[in-house]
Amino acid sequence: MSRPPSARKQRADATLNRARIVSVARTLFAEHGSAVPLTEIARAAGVGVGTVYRHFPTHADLIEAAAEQRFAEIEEFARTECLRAEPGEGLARYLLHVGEVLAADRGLSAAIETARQSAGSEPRGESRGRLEDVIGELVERDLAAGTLRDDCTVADVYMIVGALSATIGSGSGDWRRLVRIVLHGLRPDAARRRSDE
Amino acid sequence: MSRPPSARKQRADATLNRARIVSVARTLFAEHGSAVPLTEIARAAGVGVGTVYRHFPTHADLIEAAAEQRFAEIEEFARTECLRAEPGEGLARYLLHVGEVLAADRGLSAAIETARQSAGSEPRGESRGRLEDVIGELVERDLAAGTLRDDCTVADVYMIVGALSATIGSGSGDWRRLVRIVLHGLRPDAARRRSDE
DNA sequence: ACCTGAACACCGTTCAAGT
DNA sequence: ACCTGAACACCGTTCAAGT
Repeated sequence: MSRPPSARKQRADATLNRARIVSVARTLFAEHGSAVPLTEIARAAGVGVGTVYRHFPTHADLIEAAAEQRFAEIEEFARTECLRAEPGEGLARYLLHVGEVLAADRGLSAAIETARQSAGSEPRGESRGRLEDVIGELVERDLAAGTLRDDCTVADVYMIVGALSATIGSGSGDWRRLVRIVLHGLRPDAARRRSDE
Repeated sequence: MSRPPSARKQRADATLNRARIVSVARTLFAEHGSAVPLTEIARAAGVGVGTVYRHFPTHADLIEAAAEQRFAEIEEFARTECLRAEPGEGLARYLLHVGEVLAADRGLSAAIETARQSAGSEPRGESRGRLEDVIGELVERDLAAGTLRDDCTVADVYMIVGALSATIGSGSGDWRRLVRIVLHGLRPDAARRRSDE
């Protein structure tokens, strides 16, 4: 489902190995963070190191692949829970949920950070693109409900998620409080409600 | 000035070497981030690797020592510029200034992150303690001026600086905008002005 | 076409020998 | 008391040999 058409003719063992590597990486990253030695992943997956490199040339590729599923899950949540929530509550629900997921999966923070690096240039995983669309809808919905200041953008949400990820990763501080503060900061200011250029 | 009384009898060359190492580390960290090989620092300082380890047993110790001066500078700024600013503008000035410094010194983010790790347990550098005091005054002053919600605390400021540090370090996103959003989020909400609890 | 794992490079850390 | 740098350990990455 994920393979581009040009690379269709894969050998059966190759496909299986790839799946095994991703599966193992997902577990180990979630538990110990994304700094797990590649050798360990290879051993746990029952393949040689070279095989890991063949499928995932750079470290970031593997991290990305391991995170794909989480992003798909988050997208699903955003569609079913956030887009159908009380008008104006979508973003709040979204940020709190992302926080929960980040807190439960230490490897995901790394995926978010490496995604940052290649911002705009690479096509990235496919879940990512769809997720971006949903976030766009989310923002527009809350804008219409009047709970967001009118200059709020998808880029803001990405920046905030990055900040949130770092806060959770560092383990200190009450990240839920940060979410509350930021959400409050994104509300329209009663004072400048109608002027605005 | 920084040495504890018990370790007074240091040999002249040891003191000099220590100073050289810190000086070199400061430059290299600022330029390339804190991931610079220790071998390179040793070479640039004109000492053997063993000497670096003798003075700074852990990597975090060196990062901390290199950052000390910056923290002192930030403290100075906080005292002269923020504590004497327009009432209610102290924290805003502080966060913007810290952002500038972080943007100009790539190594400082690492110092802030490692400071996080050992939060509460270790005595840390001396500038750190004094800085914490100033931030406390800053918060109280803005609270009195009515520009901060009454549950705002020094811990909030630390969490925010951490988030800011990560955002700047990742290089993507408009960190000044994040500061603006957060500051807005820390303003007292007109609606819940007196009830509370 | 794909896999394996030994080989190489690099960096962190220690420690015996030197002053 | 302190310094040096070779030695060891560990991990990332490549590539010749195998199926």
